[in-house]
Amino acid sequence: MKIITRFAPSPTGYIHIGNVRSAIYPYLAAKQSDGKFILRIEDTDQARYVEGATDLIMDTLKWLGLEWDEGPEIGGPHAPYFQTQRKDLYLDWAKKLIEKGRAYADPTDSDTIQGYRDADNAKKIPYLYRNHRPETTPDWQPGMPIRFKADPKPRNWHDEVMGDLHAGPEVQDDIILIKKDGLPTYNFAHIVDDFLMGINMVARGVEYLSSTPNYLALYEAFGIDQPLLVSLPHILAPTGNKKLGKRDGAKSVTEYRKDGVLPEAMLNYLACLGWNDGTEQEIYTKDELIKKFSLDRIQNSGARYDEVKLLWMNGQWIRKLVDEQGIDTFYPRTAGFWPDSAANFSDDYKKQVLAIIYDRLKTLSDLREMTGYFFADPTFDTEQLLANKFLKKLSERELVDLLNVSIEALEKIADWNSDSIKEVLNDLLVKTNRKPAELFSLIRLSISFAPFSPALDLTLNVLGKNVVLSRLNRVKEALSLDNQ
RNA sequence: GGUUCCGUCGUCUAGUGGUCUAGGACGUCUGGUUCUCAUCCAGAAAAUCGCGGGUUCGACUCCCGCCGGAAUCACCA
Repeated sequence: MKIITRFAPSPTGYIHIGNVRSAIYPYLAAKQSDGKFILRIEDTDQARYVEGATDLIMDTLKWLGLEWDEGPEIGGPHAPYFQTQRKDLYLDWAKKLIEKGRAYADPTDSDTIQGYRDADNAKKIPYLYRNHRPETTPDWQPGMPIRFKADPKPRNWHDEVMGDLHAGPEVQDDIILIKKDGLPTYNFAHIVDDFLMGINMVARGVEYLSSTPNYLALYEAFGIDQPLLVSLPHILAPTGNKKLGKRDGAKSVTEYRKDGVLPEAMLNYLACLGWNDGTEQEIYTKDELIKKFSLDRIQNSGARYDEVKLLWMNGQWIRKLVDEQGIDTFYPRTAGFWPDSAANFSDDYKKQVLAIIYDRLKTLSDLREMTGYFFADPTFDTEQLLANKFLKKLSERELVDLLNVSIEALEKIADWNSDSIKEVLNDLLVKTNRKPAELFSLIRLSISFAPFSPALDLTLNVLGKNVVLSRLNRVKEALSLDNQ
C-alpha cells in the first residue's frame, strides 16, 4: 500500500527535537512505499500564531532532508495547504453534519458552560458536555460554535505502534467543530483535510490517544474510512519523566546546525531514538532508513534524549563522510566554522588542516577551538611549556640544546613532507637519546602551545618549514633569555 | 478523581516459552596505537528483566493482581 501521509505542524514556534519525530517517521513510511509526504500548516489558532514560524518549520524540514511532495511553496492538487485558507470548507462539512442530525449550533454562552463544569466537579461526576446538550438548538449563524453530537459507545481500534486499543463511552463528548471565530478546531479540521487530501496514515504524539475515540466517531458520522493510526511516544527530557519541551531548553533542530551538527547525524539519531530494525546497526543513511523502517518496530514507551550520544554519532558521520567522499567534497560544509584568524588562508591550506584533524571532531564547531595555531602564532607561554609533565624533568639548558639540534636537523630537510619529517624526527630520537615523550612534547608544544594536536609529522608538514622553524627559534630565544 | 498508555544495564535498545549464566550501542573505567587530544583496537564494571502470585517440565517472554511513571479530561494543537 502506498502511504499517503502528512506532517501537520501548528505555526506556534520552531520545531524542536522533542517533536520532529512526528515528521521523520511519516516521511520514512511514505518514501518507503513510494507514497506521498504532505506538509500542511494548521494555523487555526489565531492566539498562538507566531509570525515566521512556518518558515522556521520549512527550514528545519529542508535541512533534515525531509522534502515534502505537496504543501507550501510547491503547491499540489489539494491546495491550499494552510488551514486558514480552507476556512469555508470546514463550515460546509460541519453543515453536512448538522443536516444529518450529527451536529448542532450551540447557543450556550461560556459562563453557563463553566457553570456546568463546576457543578459536575462539585458532584464529583465526570464533566461531559453532552449531559448538558441543549434541548432545542437554533439555526447556525456566524459567531456561534458548532458542536458534534456524540454517539458514545465502546470503541476498539488498532494503532500501528500501540497495538489493539479500547476506550469506553465516557471519553466521547460533544466536541467543538467550528469555533466562535468561524475557524475549525484541530479535532475537526484534520479529519476533513486528511480525507480530502487522501491521507491514509496519521502519525502524531501519544497525547492524541485519548481523543482518538472522538475522531473515530467523526469518521463514522461522515462514513469515511479511518486511516492507519500511529501514536508516537514522547521524547523525554534528560532529567525527570516529562516529555522534552521548550521549557527544558529543548533546542530547535536547526540550532544544532549552528553548533556544527550534520543533518545526517541528526536524522540518524532521532530516527533511532525509539526505533531500530532489530539488528545491531547504529549508523544509517537516509536511504537505509527509508529501506529498513517499519512502523511496528517503533518503541511504545518514551525515550530519553541523550545529547552525548548525538554528538558521538555526529563524530561518526563526519568521519564516514570524509572517508567515503573525500576532503574536497566535505570541505564546503565547514564554511563558517573556522576561527576568525583563518579568514585569509586559502581553501587548499584549510583542506590540509581539515584532513589531519577531522577524525577528532565531534562537531564542526570544534574546528574553532582546535585549529587556531594553524592560522596564527600561538601565545608563547614558556611557563606552560616548563610545567609539562615530561618537560619539567629537563633543565632549561637541556631544552635549549634539544631545540637547537632539532632546528638544525629540520632546517636541512630539502623536500618538506610528512615522510621526510618523520625520518628526521626518528633520527633525532636516536641522536639525542631522548624519549619520544620528551622530544616530541617539546616540539609539539613549541609550535602549538595547544593542549592537543594531530600527529607531529603531519602537523609540522601542514604548518610548513618556515613557520615551524620560526616558532622553534622563538621558543629557544625565550628560554635562553630566561636562562641569563 | 475518571479514562488510557507505558515499565530489560545510568541512557537508547535486542529479546515473541528452552540457544539468556540476558546481546549490542552511548557513557564510565583499564590497556594498546613512538608525545598530547581524539580516532581506532582489545578488555572490564554495569540489568535479581518494576513487585507478587499463577499457568508450564521450563517465563524477560503467557494470565491475574499490585506498584510506579506518563498522557488526557479546552471554542490549544
